[in-house]
Amino acid sequence: MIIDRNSPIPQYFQLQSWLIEQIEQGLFKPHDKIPTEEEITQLTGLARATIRQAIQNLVAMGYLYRKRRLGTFVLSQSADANKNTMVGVLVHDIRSGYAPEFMRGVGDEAARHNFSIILCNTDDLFSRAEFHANQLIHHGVTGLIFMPTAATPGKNLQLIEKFHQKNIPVVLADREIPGNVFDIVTTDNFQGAYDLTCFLLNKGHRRIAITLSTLFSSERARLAGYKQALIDHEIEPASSLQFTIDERFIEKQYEHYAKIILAERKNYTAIIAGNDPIAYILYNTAMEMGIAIPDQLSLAGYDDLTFSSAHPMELTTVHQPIYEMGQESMKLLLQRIHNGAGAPQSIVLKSHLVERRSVQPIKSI
Amino acid sequence: MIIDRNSPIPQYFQLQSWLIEQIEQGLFKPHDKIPTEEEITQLTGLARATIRQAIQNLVAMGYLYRKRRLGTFVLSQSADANKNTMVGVLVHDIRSGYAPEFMRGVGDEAARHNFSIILCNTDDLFSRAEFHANQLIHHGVTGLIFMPTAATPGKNLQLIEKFHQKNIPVVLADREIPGNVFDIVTTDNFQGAYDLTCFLLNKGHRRIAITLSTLFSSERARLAGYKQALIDHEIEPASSLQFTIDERFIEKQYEHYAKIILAERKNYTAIIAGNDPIAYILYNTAMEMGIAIPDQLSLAGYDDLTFSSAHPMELTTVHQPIYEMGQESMKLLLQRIHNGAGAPQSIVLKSHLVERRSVQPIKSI
DNA sequence: ATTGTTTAATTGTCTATACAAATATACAAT
DNA sequence: ATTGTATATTTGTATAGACAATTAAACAAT
Repeated sequence: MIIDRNSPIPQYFQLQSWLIEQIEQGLFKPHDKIPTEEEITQLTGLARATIRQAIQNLVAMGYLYRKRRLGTFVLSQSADANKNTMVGVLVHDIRSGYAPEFMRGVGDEAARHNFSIILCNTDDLFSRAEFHANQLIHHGVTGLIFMPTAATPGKNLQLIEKFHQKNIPVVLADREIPGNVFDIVTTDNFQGAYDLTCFLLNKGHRRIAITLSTLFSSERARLAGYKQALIDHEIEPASSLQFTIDERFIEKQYEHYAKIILAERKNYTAIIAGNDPIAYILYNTAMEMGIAIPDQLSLAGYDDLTFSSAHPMELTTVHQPIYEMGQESMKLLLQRIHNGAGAPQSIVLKSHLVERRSVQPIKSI
Repeated sequence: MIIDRNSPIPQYFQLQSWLIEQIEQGLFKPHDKIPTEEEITQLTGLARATIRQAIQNLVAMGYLYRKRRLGTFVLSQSADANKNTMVGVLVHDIRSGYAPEFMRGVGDEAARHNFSIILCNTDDLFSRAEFHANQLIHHGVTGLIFMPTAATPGKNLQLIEKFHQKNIPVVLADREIPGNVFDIVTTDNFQGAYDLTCFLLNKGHRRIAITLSTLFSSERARLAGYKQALIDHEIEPASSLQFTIDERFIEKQYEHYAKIILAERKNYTAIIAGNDPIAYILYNTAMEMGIAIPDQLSLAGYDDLTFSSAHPMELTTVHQPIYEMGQESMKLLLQRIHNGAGAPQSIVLKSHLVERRSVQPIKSI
């Protein structure tokens, strides 16, 4: 029987559910005519008004359409057409670093599947991220790509939870949330920094400094790779050569810090910058201080931003496959959107060294 | 009387319209309780089922909400909540030139008004733009910010028409569509180039070359400004010093072209690049050819991209208020969304010269 | 102070019935 | 061949009435 008259579930609702089932199981196919109201009356014993209530709900939900004199029909893509093909992308600042390249990767992959992307700048502030999260949910996005903010893990989790509660899949990009496992696409920061450090060691450098921000998992992994490379070459990593900050990167402040770092340059022959923008600040500061790069000091970066290839310094750096990171993030997200949740996946993309001219070998070796 | 029983308009529909009117005129205010079904029965003489039909439609439309035992109430933002707060932004390539800065300006202004932006990369191809246009309309955006593609005016118009047919306002950014008047936000390219050329003239330069692409109105205006400045200084603009291309800007091709341009450098003492990226290509090519800038040749750009301030060349260029262009585009769009169409507005933002060190005065003067 | 019970108001569900409007189809008239 | 007309079918609109479920508020019991 289609209708259980003793059930507490309203009968119109039972009929509705039954009809949806028939459609989704393909028993009523797109453009098929479903039974007329009169026929359903006989099928179920319900009054016509009740049947109409059910049918009209389904029309509103996009399952059915009606034509006078002809009957009621199944809509082509049944409710799937109603499904949004928009995803949100929360980035730090579209202007900074590799964000444009990343967005382009996301955007291209999205377009290939007829999805659109909503761009949100968080300035790495939780409050902004939260604002945009609410907006995105209100817009009915079907997925989110999220670069965690510099806020505490708890706050980032809270934000993700908001989406998960609405069954909206989330893919993290670039940065992890410590102590938690989610779908994530990153580059191999540890290996990249390890390889870069080994490269410097092979060039004869023994006292290698590093400067970066420990705020993000990505840069922390680079620090770890740097240390491991030193240890594997039987060099004890000296904390005096690790110029780390645990704050947000702000250009003006870093210019000041760069002077302090370079003032101690007698203690090292090479320095690794946690990312390319920092490398450029170091370079400019070094120029001001009359330190020649690479003759007096070798400098390496990390990121290989697009304009790094155009810059006359010709920075030796680690190329991150940022476009691919965007693409893969979107691919993973689409998979979640279409196939539902599953065991969290972690995609790690390989980085590779780009040797240019900002590193010189130590001759005494 | 609320209901005209002789009208061919269904009575539930008449009631519906009446209720909407009350709400929109503010007679029923947000969170106000509207009369109960029983009361409306007495008010109108309609059967309760008819009244319910009207009310339930309004609930579906987002005008009302109901609470058992309590009554039916007006929703806070009545149907406005249903209104989408998404706008599309069609840019060339988010990675190139000032696009990130522009998007940020758009995004910040949008966020301030609780709007979100959908980012679309067109690669300056009409087919891509058309694809995204269809997507955006399908998503139900309430506005569009559009940087016209390099396609013919006709095709760009066709695209805009698509939005206008759906009553979706469109604001053009940066580039005009020749022979047509729309809402548009640009920078004063003519004046900027005029000022820049005057600056070079004041430094004693008389033979000033220029290289740019004539594909876009913005660069054509710069060319015009350059010519006018020369004429105003009683110098006949020589076509042999105008190295224009009418193709899309492609870095590799331009590197080749740069060599040809620089081979003729005996004919001029200064050169204006149509935009900063071209200036950097000229700079790098000049370096390769052993031409010292600014000692042997003065170079000026146009755009003042963010990394221009960090680049060691220290390019003298014209700063374009790109962030503001994004902001103003969004402001104008919001005005159209909220107040409807009107006489097309053209907002022209002032550019200003940024003097750095890539231009040297001619000593013989 | 908290918890349970009753009451009344209001919306929610459902039936039975009637006529209106639209429209595909068949057929007739021109 | 086109136009008009009738007909049957189906959804659309509308009514009257009944009972169910929910719940704010008042009241009672502990």
